[in-house]
Amino acid sequence: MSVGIRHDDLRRRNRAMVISAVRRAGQPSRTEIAATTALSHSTISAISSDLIQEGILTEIKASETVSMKRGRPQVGLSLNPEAAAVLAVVLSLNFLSVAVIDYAGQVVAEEQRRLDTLTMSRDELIGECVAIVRRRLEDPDLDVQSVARIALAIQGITDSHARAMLWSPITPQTNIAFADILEREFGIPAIMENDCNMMAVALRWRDPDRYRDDFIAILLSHGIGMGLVLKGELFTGTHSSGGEFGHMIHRPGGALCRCGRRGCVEAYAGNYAIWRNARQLSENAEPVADVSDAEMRALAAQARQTDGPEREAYRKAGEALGFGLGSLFALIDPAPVAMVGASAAAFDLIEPALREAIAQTAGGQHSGSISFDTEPNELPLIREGCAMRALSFVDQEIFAPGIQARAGSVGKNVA
Amino acid sequence: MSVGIRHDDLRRRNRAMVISAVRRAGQPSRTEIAATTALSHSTISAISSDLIQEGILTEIKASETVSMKRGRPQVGLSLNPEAAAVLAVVLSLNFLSVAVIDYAGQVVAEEQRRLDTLTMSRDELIGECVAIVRRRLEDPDLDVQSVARIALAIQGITDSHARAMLWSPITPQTNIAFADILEREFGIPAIMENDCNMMAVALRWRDPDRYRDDFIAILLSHGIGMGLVLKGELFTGTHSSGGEFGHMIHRPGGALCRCGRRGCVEAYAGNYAIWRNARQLSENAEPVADVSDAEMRALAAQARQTDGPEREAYRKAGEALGFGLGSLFALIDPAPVAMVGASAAAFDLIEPALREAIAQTAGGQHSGSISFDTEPNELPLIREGCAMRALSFVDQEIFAPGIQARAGSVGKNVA
DNA sequence: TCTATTTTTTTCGAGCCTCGAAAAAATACT
DNA sequence: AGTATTTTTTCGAGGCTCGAAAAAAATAGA
Repeated sequence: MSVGIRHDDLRRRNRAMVISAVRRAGQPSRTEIAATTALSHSTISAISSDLIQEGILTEIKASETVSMKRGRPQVGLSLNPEAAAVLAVVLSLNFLSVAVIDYAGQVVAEEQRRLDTLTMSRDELIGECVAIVRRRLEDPDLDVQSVARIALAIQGITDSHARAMLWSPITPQTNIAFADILEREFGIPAIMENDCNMMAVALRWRDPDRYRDDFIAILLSHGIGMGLVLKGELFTGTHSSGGEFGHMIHRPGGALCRCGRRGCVEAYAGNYAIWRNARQLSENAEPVADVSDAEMRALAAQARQTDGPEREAYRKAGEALGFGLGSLFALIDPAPVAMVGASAAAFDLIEPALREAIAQTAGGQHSGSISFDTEPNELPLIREGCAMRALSFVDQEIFAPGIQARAGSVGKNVA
Repeated sequence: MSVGIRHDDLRRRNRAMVISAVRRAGQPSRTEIAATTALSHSTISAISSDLIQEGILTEIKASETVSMKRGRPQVGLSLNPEAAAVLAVVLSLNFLSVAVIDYAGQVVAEEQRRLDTLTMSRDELIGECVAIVRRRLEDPDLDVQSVARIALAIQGITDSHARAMLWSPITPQTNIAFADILEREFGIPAIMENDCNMMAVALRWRDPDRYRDDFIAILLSHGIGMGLVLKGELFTGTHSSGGEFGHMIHRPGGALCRCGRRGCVEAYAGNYAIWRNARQLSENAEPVADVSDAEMRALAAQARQTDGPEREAYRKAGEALGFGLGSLFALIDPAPVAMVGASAAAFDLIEPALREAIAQTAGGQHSGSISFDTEPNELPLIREGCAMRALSFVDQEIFAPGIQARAGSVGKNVA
């Protein structure tokens, strides 16, 4: 049951408000913050002076701003990059990357590695993740003290508490509690997130005008993933990261899916499915482990050139995605969609059949208003989402409570 | 963007907390409220004495409780039934009902009417609703002053702001802003809700142990509806009431649905679909307008007796519901399900195929833990949900802000 | 150059709110 | 009747936000 609001919560919440206003706006003045938060100028003044004293915010040099206006010039506030740092780790098929991001959101260091995730043992997989994090933390340029959070995104299903990977297509291993492992290893709070959810988080930061309260990010890749934001909140399942759009049923008893079941959307629209149909193999043919981006590009080129099995394969993919989206729209109503991933570059081949299918569904009522955007490069998006998630945690959970709340009641405000 | 918390919000929220604790617990003592809200005894004491003085809560006579314990006996607090009243109006196929409910949740008056909703004009439909409400409000036994809210539930799609019916199977009319109409007519705040959503709200109140944070209520009736609670919140679409489970696509291009499209779950599992399949009509046959409960019972009886087309019809219904639920579970993960409505009495015929279908889907991973409950009578549930929704509004929007906030700053607390 | 004007930011006192401790109240036990 | 126990109220302290006024810092104009 929800809990009453205590008096100290008030300050904490309003501090969080101010911090997130600065994170969103970049360099807002105190007056602007007062306007967006609807708090009084006095309150904003008090809170921001605390935050500056604690080294969380900094004032922008007056000389850097040209006012052009009469009156006392506004002083911009910005996040102090040195206030903290976070690590964003992204684990996907045969690929592991880590980035160190400062409190202002800038990447200050990164490292990438190719792995053979499909054949690695459980311990090897964990070992690689731990090792890549350790190497970053041991970087002499980095003040390890300030690393406040590690966020790890993985292609696959995670649990709803953001602690563990439950299942993933990139490895036969299951139930790896990456968050707990990293936390134990380094003593830094860690979370484990689903890659598509992080894409959605990133899209919201990148283009808040288009991706605000309700939108869908679909990853078109070897498999099909989805990140969903509803009413401004990231949607997750009751037990897991949820939103397994790729495993909604398109045709009961239909094509064989990588997950072992039949008729999933992914079994028609995943790269392996497009490849399988383009090669005119049986729907029962075992899904191949990987199709290279180059090969997919060749398929798409061929499909654009002649009306052969390649074009039909993309048509089937569009149909599956369309009926899947139609069913999804029946539940949540239509919302803007971002198509992300290499196959988003072939969206021209997918879109006609997709729209035709949607038009045959309940969601198709507003099919005119449904708009698609494409973004072929998922990796930067996932990393960005990870970073923002970790930074938001630092904002809300570490800096918003304030020194006194964090340290118990060791000392009052610095005089 | 979210707004900062002001000082007066604090009291409002904590008052709301206390009121809802009393509504949930029935007759909690101040000590119990302090425990569930995590507020201090002093705060609870102050707030509850205000609420009693304002006539929102009442103390229970000490003589009515047997303490058996040492120490000062607890004094139970309860909602004052006379603090307010609400109207719950339910409009379904050929049927209109209204109930007057006091602030403590007891039905104090009701009226029901048979109508021919399918053939009525727009004005007739509106007129009947207005008239039935007017008759209740003109009841001399009722203190009209105290009617604080009207909640109207309809079988069909409503908009996400709870103002209007957008589309309904019970009438050819569309876009009727019932909430605005009633509000204008009687000067009482009104809301328009989806019937299945109200079922879900009611289930949560009836059995909070089973239906707490995540669950699904499915209406098996002429059509198929769903109410969904996720993370303790009623799920709605981005534009409409959403959750149109019945119009998720079961088989692309499949059986003709009442909505005019093809392959919807409802086109296999709605009463008209079961009837159509049992009569061995074509899947393209126009859905009949209504099948009587008696006729459905006869079909079910026949299906139980011999393995003929009737049994096959129920099997197909189960399969459609199963694959639909499977797709839903792919998105939200499994959750307890309540099957509501007359056809829930035939769930024994539906369940085997349903479970078999779910097992073939991504949601089937935990298929053992998926449990179904049946409740054949939807009407009381819908009315109960309506009433609770209206009462919650009174709690949160009228009583929580308090007299001074409501009346501007006309007077301070009564001395 | 100096003064008036404008806008931003800080300061200060007032008014609430919650909290903890202690007191008061109301019952059962001995 | 007196004591122990539990619930509820009272009271002062400490925080927080707010509005008004003051201070600060620039531009515009004379």
